[in-house]
Amino acid sequence: MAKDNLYIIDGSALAYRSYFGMVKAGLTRSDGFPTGACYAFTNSMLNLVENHEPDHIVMVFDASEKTFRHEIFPDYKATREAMPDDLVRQLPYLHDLTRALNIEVIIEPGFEADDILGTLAQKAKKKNMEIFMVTGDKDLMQILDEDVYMYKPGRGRREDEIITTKELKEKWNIKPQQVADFLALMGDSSDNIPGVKGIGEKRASRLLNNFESIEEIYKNLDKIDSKRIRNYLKKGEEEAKFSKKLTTIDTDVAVKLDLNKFKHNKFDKDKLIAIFKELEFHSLIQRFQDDQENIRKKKNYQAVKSEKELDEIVDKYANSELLSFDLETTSIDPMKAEIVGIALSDEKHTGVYVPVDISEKQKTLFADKPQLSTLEQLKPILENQKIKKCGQNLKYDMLILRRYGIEVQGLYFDTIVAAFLLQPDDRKFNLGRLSQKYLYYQMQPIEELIGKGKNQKSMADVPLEEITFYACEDADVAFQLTTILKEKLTEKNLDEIYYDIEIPLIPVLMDMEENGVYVEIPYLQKMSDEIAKKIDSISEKIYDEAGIEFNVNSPKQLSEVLFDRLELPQIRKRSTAEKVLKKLEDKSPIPSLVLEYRKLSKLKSTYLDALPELVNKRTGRIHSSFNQTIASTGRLTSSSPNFQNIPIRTEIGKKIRKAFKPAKEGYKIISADYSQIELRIMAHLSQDPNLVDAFESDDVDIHSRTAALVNGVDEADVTPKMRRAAKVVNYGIMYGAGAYRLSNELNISMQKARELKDKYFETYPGINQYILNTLEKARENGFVTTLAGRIRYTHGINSDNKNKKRAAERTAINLPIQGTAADMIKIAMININNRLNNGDWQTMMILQVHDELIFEVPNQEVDQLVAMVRKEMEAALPLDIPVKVDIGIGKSWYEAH
DNA sequence: TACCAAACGTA
DNA sequence: GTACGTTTGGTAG
Repeated sequence: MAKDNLYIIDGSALAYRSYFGMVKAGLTRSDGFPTGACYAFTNSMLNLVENHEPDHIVMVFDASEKTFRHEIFPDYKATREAMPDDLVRQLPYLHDLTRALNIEVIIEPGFEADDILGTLAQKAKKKNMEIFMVTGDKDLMQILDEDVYMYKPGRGRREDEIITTKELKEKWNIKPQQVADFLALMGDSSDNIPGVKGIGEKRASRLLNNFESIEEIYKNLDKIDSKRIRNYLKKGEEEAKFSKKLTTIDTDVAVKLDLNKFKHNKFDKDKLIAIFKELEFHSLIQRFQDDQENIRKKKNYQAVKSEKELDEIVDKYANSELLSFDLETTSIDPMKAEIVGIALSDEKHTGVYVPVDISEKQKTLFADKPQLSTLEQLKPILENQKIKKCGQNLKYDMLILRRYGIEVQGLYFDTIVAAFLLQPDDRKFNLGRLSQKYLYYQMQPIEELIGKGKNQKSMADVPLEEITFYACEDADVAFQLTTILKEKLTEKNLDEIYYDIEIPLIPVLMDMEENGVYVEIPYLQKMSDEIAKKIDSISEKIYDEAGIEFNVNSPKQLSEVLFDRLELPQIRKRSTAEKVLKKLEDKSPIPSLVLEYRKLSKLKSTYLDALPELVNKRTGRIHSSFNQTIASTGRLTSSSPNFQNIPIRTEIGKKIRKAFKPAKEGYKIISADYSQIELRIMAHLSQDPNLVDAFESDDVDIHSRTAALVNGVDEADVTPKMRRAAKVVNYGIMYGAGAYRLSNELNISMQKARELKDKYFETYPGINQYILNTLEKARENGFVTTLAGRIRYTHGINSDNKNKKRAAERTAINLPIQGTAADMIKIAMININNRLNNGDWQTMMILQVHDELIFEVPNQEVDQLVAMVRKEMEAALPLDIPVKVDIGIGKSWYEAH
């Protein structure tokens, strides 16, 4: 019969390994609590237990107190750094996790894990067991024996390693009982064990082969041939004998080998899951929760296959209180996508899939009435205000339905928007992740349906059976998420920003996206041709100067030309960034030419050539996407194309804006932008008397005012240079800039920059106070908020890492300002859009650029619109100081701005 | 094919 | 110093 085995694990060593292995990943809980060590530790233990199925298992930890080795040698392990704080905080969890795995935890004050481990191993030897010491500590090799092994779990790509007496012999050519002598002779820098100077691995091994032990060596010193080694040994005698005391494992610790307690039983699943939930280990929760297959079997997903069935579900959902829906379509572009089918769910684990486009593969289902429009039948439900609607990213689905003549009513809950508000710093909010995170349920990946890459199929080609499960799962999961996320929003006081701002904003964004923007393509093409010529002539000049043709767009090739061929000085490594090239301008004509080249080719490729490609064939306009769930501060972002970075700073770039004009004669472009909104918000938040006072007066130039106050001169005497500096400081402070940045930006010394900053805070003492208050809140609560109650977590604000801490501080300072501005314009957009839709307007709102709204307006509505927009924007989110809106009217965006 | 860094456009 | 998106070249798979 095979022997029973016993695994004794050095928990402290595993904790360290787990910690350092994960430190780079920076895994934390959503409140910033570090969890990397817990995660790696758990996975290691699960692997160990599942791969080896131990009969008995126990884990030992170092106690935090000093050990007997410190008593005899105060410098023992003195070179070791203290355990990192982030690991110390995780230790209690590691103990709990181990216990939840049903593994006994042993901590014995005064002894190291090694000694306990050694003692247990020795005792177990007598029980005729197979013993595995799970540790990497070489000291413990002295315990090795016929049935005693050392087991080093592999790290990364390294294989697991089992060390037996054989491996010990091969490695150092010594026996286990010589390990303490061996280590004592050669010393161990990691434990700060002195050893004998001059004796290393090779010599120690040879000596012990000849003399068995340190004691024997010293009895027989005269038998050693080499005079040098003899001298080393003589000199190091005290250290040798002393070191041996440190390297000898104490196998006499008062610890009981209680095999009953060590017997390995099943994990305590409930306890494990509870800890995993606390640590937010979603994938692990899933692994232990219910079998995923079991959950899938619970699902009741049905496809509608006949007119009768369709009638039935129409009746059923007409009584739903909350209905989740999800479209399956042929494109991710809502202005182009065709509907393939729609899934509905109003109850956990259920769903109905209704095929819409009756394609080849599906037409048999409605063989009786192939022309039947299933969407028509669903329209009354979708348009019923009383049936509350939920789903994931409904802006997309609703936009498509609108194209099919269905105006969804009763929009109530969008899971993607809710998840974003809960944790705006998260990168991805796709349904699969939300399901994993909040439901601990692994959805079927879409790749299993349509593949990926170039061989990706269209949804329209997926067999009904498969698409039914996939589509219903989407609707079902969104339904379940609604319940959970709804509660979490309330818990975090996010109801107001969610139900009053973000949800009502969805139809506004739909309108804007649907409206799109008219862009005069021939104009852009003409400009593109002209710029192409310029680019050609510049690159010719560059090749001439360089004496070689190369790809100017390639920073790598460019740096070869600049730094190898021309041997220009390398300012920041081999960087070719604008700043670096500026500094090299007087050394060669190439840097200026490259800068000009880059500007022009960026303009050409990003705008002049890209925009024409994006014109929708059906509408003749460009429909950008306005994303609500990307920017952590609550700003919108715009993509395909990004309409929020159309050039304005350079004249040539600005000309692109001439192409943005009304589609028809008799219209104008109107731009309405908040004047210095972020500074005003800072004034409101800080209540700084001087800043408030400045904004109270109607026609203030805040940068001039700042310059006057900081420099102690009249506003009339402020020079352009002074104003420029004041502007840099005004903005810099809002972003949390330090003196270093100011000195760089303004080309002044650090000393001067510091003085400038001090002067600024003297002028506006309330701002400094605002910063201090905000940081204190951030440190205490772990998050900061905007005026409308949006939150952002401030991870890292208490970090030991200074860079991390400062970065967290800057985002904390900025969020209430940038985020409140975002709240404000969103409210304005909602109110303006309501007016436009409820009144008799032809005007279209077409763009938002953070603090600016753009409209396409028939001439006869211009005056009314200007008044309405100004009023709504200024009143959207009242501050203690006036909010001012500047309005421009013109034939194009160029003229209106 | 998928992803990253560098560069550069905006508020 | 905050917040983004797109293009490009280069590399890893």
